[in-house]
Amino acid sequence: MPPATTRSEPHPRPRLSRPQKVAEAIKQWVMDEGWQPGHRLPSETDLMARFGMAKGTIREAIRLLEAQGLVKSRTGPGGGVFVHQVSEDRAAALLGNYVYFAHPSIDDIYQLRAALEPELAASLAGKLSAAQLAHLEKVVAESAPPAEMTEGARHAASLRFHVELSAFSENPLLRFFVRFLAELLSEVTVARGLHSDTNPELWQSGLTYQTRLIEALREGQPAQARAVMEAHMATAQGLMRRQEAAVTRRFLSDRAR
Amino acid sequence: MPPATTRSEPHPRPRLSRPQKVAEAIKQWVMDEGWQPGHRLPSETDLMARFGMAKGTIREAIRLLEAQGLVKSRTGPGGGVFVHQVSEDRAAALLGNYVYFAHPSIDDIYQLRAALEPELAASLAGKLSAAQLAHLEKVVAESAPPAEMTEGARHAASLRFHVELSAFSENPLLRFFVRFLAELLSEVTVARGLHSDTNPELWQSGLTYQTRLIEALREGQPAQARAVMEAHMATAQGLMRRQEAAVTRRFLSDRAR
DNA sequence: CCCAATTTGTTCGTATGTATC
DNA sequence: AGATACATACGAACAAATTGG
Repeated sequence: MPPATTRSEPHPRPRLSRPQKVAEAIKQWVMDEGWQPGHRLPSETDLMARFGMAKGTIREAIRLLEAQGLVKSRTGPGGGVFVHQVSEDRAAALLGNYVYFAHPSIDDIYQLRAALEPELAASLAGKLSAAQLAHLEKVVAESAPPAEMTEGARHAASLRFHVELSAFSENPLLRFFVRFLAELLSEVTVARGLHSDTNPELWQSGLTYQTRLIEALREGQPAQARAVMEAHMATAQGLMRRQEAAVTRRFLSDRAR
Repeated sequence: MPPATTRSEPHPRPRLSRPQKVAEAIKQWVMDEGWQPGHRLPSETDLMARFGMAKGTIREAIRLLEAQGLVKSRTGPGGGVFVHQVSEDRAAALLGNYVYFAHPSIDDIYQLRAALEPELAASLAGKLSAAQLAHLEKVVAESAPPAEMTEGARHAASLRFHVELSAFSENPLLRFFVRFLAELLSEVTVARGLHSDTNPELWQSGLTYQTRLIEALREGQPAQARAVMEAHMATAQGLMRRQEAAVTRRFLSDRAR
């Protein structure tokens, strides 16, 4: 028989605060009713009555949901609290908080990019419109201007190619992860001032890889596209690998609207 | 010259509420000071004085940070608001909110798993201790008991193998993504009741793959481990592909503490 | 066991800001 | 311009939880 204590739970169950309970209840309520982005929740006054709690408590609950990007408030008549689709930017910022403490190395980031970017490239081969391909070529061209660009600007331009490419994927998860990793890599290198000593080779080789990749995408050759991206990743990873492993990072700034 | 309007910002800048401003300021403060998990922030009273705002406003700001998993509050003497490391679970729950609206298909999830799980397997070959290998074998054994298991239980057990395996990775990002995708897949299949018609073949083949994988890991053969996992993923993806593409999902429940 | 101190948690009343009609 | 309907913010008080004496 169990000991004669009153605790029935092995884990003492964190005992949620009232705002936490209300936030969970509202979240569940939204799911149960199947409310979509744009739907207006009851007013604060209504929520006070429904939950039998004071305004402050209700407001704190709404802040909990707001921080997760799930709701948005507007003042004035016709205003209120509205269900809101969690944006990619918001999700990236929240995930960035986790990464801040996980402090991955440059190599850790490239290990994932090397696995995902080639898959992205292969899956897009033959799927892009002429306009989309032209857009990619424009991005490449813009990253190779006269020469008065700073190293950081070139790096940012190169990053942009990967971000724009990911945006064309039909797979929302692949889109999100590839973009997140590219921007994370950029942040990490900038935060440590590593992009200045990644010699121009990286940037130069990146341009030729990107050009060849666009060609493979246009021709509809998945294997070729995958191979080019794999080589691109391997080259970049090799050039970056000189840097030490442990990384201290900054919070991703909240670029969510 | 720019037009003679007063607006200097192209984007009207969402004008942050006071709690949002305070939350951002505290976040920046923590980063600037380099405060680590466990560090105590000033008391609510102190913060009221510092920011010149009312108690309610300060508390709402703290809720914004709490929802992100960045701080934790305790009452009583020695209590207060403490910097808190964002847990994997919390990060997964927050990312789950994004995925809820992105509603990826089963195929979308497998596309990522097929790219990441083999990389995970390869990177762990020859790196696991005897105890870790034994643990994996135990997990496999527990997922193949008499026969009175329900289909759902078998599915959960199979999932557990992938989660436990990911936990051994030194790469925090790979660890997080692989686990997130495995649990997401499980949620999606359960939510749609798809695991009942994924015939026992899947479960049976999974067992043999897992056994062969453990062997490759023990022998220290990355290529072999990668190949086994690739075949495992391809098989599972093929059996799942019969299901339709679009998927409606639930919020990941907050399993964060 | 109780009591006191400390800190977050919660309530209520009131006033202000903002957007719509 | 004014009335209306909302969220936003303030201030004072009280409640609950935790720690230590």
